Amino acid sequence: MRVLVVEDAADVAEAVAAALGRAGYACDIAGDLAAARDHVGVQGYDVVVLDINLPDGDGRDFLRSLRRGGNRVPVLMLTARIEVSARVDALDDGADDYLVKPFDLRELEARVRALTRREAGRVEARLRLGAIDYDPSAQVVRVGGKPLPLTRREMALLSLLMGHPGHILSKERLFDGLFSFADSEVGVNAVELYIARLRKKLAGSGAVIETHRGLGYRIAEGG
Amino acid sequence: MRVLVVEDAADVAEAVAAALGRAGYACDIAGDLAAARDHVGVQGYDVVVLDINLPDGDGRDFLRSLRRGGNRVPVLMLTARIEVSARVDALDDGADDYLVKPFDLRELEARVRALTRREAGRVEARLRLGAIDYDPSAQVVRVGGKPLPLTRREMALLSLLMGHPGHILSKERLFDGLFSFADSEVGVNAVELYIARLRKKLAGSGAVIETHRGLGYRIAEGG
DNA sequence: CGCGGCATGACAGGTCCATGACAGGTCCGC
DNA sequence: GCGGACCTGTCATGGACCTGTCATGCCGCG
Repeated sequence: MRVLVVEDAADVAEAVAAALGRAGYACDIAGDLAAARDHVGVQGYDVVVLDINLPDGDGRDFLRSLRRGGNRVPVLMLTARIEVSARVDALDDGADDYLVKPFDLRELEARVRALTRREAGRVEARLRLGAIDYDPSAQVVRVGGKPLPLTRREMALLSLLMGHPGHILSKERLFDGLFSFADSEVGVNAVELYIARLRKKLAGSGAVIETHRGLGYRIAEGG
Repeated sequence: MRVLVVEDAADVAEAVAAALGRAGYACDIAGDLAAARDHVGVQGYDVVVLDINLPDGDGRDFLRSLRRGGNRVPVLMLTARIEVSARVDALDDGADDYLVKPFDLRELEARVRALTRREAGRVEARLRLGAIDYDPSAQVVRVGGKPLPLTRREMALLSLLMGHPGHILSKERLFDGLFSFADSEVGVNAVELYIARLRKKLAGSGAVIETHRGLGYRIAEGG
């Protein structure tokens, strides 16, 4: 899962990216609208966290231009407390949710999670497959009720796979969901590595990660 | 647990902060509404103790603007005896409890404790896990019935962990609950230190503090 | 049987964490 | 106020674990 954070206050942006990073999201940061446009043009995102006040314009303009361009990526607006009326506008302009600054990082995390969930058409917070039970909010994976220790990357990879059960996800797609621009020098081989590690840990879980040569990977039931 | 004390009489504010500090709360003090707004903007609180008469406005206005902004932090209002009618208003405005000045510090402490407990959805005053029995009001921890001497910080940390059983609490979250702005220069490493000390004292208590690399800590039974 | 894509063990570097030793401060009794 | 016990937080060191690269060998498909 990949998130773009558009926020000019560097400390806030970093804090948000760090929190989402802990939650397994790959985060890019854009400090102004120009950078945001560049990012969105090059990379697909699962969620955009968008501040309203930016040095080179209004976040709502960016949002409107996104929507006009047909981009339906879920957008979470950040509004200052004073901008009460702006919130309504934001929703009218196509934002999917908003959060009033200052906000609690846990709440932001929860809302981003809700947006990605809604996008996937799910209502249930937990994901299940075979004996695997994955709780994104608690960052816990259980196999047959027993917690399975996974590292952050392993968890992120599992989350991507389980979020599209039965679908084949290309290696590039997985790569984009796992690594942000900040991890620029990472090789594509890293995905294969984590697939291997995840397979080892998921042995005997009632689910397998199938390889589809030249296409990608797919998680499915069956031991 | 973190508390914001909004009160312009410095001596009262200090007394309140000292009392709550002894009880293991990390306390910040705001002398007026402007300072209170700044604090709430930067830091999440578990409880706000709010005086009505402040040099730059009415505490109830602050409370209303908090609620309008979606902030549901439990608020304990402090009212002078004369402001009888104001109390009703306060509750209408979204306060969770009120206390008439002058008040006994122990009563304030008890009410703050009640608010944090209610927030956590607990009814029972005591917390238990394994052989650990923690009584916040008495500030006593027993292991298998035998009192276990803990320092203030150790107790505060245990309280945070036991207040969210099964959940992983990030180091930053624990840090925010342990230290107030007055302890500004404290390093994040201090949390690790107290985790180590607490672990040592809790050895053989039927509970363990697990480390979740990059995520935080979690208390659980077993061990 | 040859090739490209994939799997996987081994390794190096880095990050995060654990913990002992120490110094300053606080609190308390005297 | 004085001394000592204890609490507090810093630092530094060592260790555990995570991460990604490399190299080697496998597999499947032509």
